[in-house]
Amino acid sequence: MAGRPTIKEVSKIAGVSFKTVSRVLNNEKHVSEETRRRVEEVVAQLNFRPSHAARTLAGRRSFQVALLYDNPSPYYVFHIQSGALERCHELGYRLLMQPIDSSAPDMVPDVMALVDEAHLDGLILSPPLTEMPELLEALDKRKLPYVRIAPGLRKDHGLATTMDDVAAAREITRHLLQLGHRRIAFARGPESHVSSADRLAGYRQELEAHGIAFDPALVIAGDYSFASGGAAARTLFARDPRPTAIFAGNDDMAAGALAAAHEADIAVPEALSIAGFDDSDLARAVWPPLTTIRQPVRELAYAAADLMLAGTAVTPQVMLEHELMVRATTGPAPRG
Amino acid sequence: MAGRPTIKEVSKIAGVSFKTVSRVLNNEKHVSEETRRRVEEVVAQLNFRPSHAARTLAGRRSFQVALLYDNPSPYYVFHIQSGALERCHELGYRLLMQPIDSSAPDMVPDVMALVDEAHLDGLILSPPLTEMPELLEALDKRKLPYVRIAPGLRKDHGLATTMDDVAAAREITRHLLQLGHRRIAFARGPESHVSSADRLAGYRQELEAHGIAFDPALVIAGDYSFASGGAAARTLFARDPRPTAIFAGNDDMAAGALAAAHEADIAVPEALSIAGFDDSDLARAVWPPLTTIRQPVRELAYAAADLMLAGTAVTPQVMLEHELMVRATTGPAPRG
DNA sequence: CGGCCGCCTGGCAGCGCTGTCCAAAAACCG
DNA sequence: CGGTTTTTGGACAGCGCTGCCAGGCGGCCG
Repeated sequence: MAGRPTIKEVSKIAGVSFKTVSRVLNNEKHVSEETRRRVEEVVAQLNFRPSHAARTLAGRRSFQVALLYDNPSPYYVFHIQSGALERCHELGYRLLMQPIDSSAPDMVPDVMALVDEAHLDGLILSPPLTEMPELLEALDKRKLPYVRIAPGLRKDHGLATTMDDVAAAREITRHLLQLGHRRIAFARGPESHVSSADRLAGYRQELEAHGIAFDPALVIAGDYSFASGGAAARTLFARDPRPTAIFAGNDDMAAGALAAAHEADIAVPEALSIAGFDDSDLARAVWPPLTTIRQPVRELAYAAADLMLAGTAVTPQVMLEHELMVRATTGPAPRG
Repeated sequence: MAGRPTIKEVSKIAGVSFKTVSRVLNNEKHVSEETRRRVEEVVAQLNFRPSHAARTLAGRRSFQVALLYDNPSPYYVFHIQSGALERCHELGYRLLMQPIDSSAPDMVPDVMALVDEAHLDGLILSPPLTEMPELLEALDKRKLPYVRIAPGLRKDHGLATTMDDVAAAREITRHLLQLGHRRIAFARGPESHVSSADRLAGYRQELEAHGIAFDPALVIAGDYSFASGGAAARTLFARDPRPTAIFAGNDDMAAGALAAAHEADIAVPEALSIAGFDDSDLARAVWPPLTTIRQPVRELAYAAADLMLAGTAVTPQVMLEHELMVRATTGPAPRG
C-alpha cells in the first residue's frame, strides 16, 4: 500500500509529460522510438504497473472479462480456467472466475450487477449457462460481448467454441461395434445438458448405421455423477441377457460403472466393456484405465477467450478436435 | 457499457446529496434511519452497484484480495477456491484467483506487480508459496496482510490455517498397525513440500511408538503424482519379503499404487493394504475405495479468508480437524 | 516558397467514487 | 434561554489514469 509509483513519477524521471507515458503503456502510435525506449526503461526500473482501477475508470475499457461456470467437476473447472486464463493473460486482460448458481432466481440480475460493478468488457460462458435464453438476451440487450463454450454448434447467438459431441459418440460406439458388441447400453447424463442429448444421438445414429435397432431399454438415465454411473450399471447387470458393453455419458459415470462391475465380480473388459467420455484425470486413475473420448476442454476455453478478445468476425464459431483414447476397459465382446 | 446508473443518479432520485448515498453504501453512521431506508430503496430499484474501480481509486481499500496457488491438482485448487470465495463473498470482498509459477525467477516482483495493479488488500497463500521466504519478506516489507494455508503450524509469519499432518499420518499408520501390519512402506511426496516431511515424520513416530524400527529402505521417494505412486509400488513389489501395506503420501500416489497392484495381480486388501491421504475425488472413484485421511481443504481456505478479513488478533493461527476415512483398501495383514 | 498534412507531444477535463472539512439542525446542559 | 455538543448532510478536492484537443515541427507538394 506504500510507495506505489504512479505514471506521473515515471514521466518526471523520463522527462516527458505523463500523457506520453500513458501512450507508451497503451502502445499507441505517434511516439518516437527514442522516447518509447526511454519510458520503457524507467517503467522496468521502477517495476511500475498502471493502476487497473484508474484505467478502468478513465477509459472506455476495463481489460477485464469474467468466466462464468456452474459445474461441480473440479477437473472441468480447473481446465477451462486454465485455458481461458492463459489467453487472457497473453492479451493483457484480467480474468474474473465466477461460479454461478444457474438455478438461482436472481441469476440474471446478479450477473448484470457483476458486469456493472466490474465494468466487464466481456463474458465467457460455459454450460449450462450457455443455454439460458434470459441470460443471453440480457447480454445482447446490453450489447455486451460474450462467447459460449457450447456443446453443439448452433447458428444462433454469435461467438462459440465447441466440439462435435455427436461425432465423438459415434466414434466410441463404432469402436464398440467393431469389437463385436451388439448389446451396448448407454448411461446418459442429465436432460438439461445439450451434450448429454448429443451423445445419445451419436450413439443412436451409429447403432442404426450398423443396422442395429435402437433399444430404449438400454438407455439408463443418470446425472453425470459417479453414483449414478454405478446405479445404472447395477440396473443393467440385472438384465438377462446382460449388455456386453456400457457407454457412459462421461468419465465419472464410467468410473461408477466400473466400480460396480468390480463389486459384482464382472471382469472388465473380458466380460464387460466400459467406455467413458471426457478423458478426465479419472480415466487414467481407475483400473483398468478407461477407454474414452479426449475432450479438448482447455483448448476450448483458450479459443473462447481468443475469439472474444482477438477474434475476427470471419469465424464466429470454432470447432475443435476430439480424440478416441482406446485404453483397457474395452475389449472383444464375449462369445455367446 | 450502456446506461450504467451512478451514485449521482441515485442521489437525485432519493433527494439527498451523493455523499449521503456513499455513506449508506459504506454503512457509515450519521445517517438517519429514514434517509437510509429511502436511499436503499432507490438502490434496489435501480439495481445499482457502485463502480468497483471508482471506490478502489478514491478509497483507501479495494475490497479485493487474491488467492495464490501453484498446484497441479484440480481437486485441491477447486476446493481452496470455493472455500476462500465463499467467505470473501460473504464479507463483500472480491477474490482474484491467481495460479503462480513458484519456480519462476521473477515470481516475487510479479506478485508485487499484481498487488500494485489491483491495489490488493491482502493475499491468501497456499503451499508451496507459503514456504517462500523471499515472498513473505517482500509482503512484510510492504505491510500487506496475508494468510498462509500452511502445512504444519510454525510460529513464524503471522496468520495461518492448518491441519495436523503429523497426527493424521500417525493415525493412519496406527490403523495399519492395528490391522496387524508390520512391514509398512511409505511412498513419500516431494521434498519441497512441508506436508510431505510431516507425513513421513508421523509415520515414523507411530512406528517407533509401537516398537517397530524405522527402516529407510521402506521409504520410497515420489512427487505426489499418480505415476510416481505406481513406480514406488513396483519397486516395493520386487522386495522380498514384500511389505504388506503401503501408506502413500497422497491419494494420487495411492491410486497409482493400487493400479500397479491390480496390474501385478496382487489382491487389495487381502494381500496388500494401501492407504492414501487427502480424500480427494479419486478416493471414492477407484476400486476398492481408498482408506485415506479427509483433509479439510475447503474449510482451511474458508478459515484463511475469514482470518484475514474478519479475524481478531486473538487467534492468529487456526488448526482444523482431519478425519480417518476407513474404506476398503486396508484390511488385516496377510498371515505369514 | 507558402501552405498543408502527418508526426509527435503536452494540457486539461473528467471517469465515479471516498476522505476531509464545514454548516445547519437537533439535542442537551446549566 | 444562551451556549455547547451531537447528529445529519453538503461542498469540494482528488485518487491515477484516458480521451480529446491543440500546438509545434518538419517534409512534401504545387
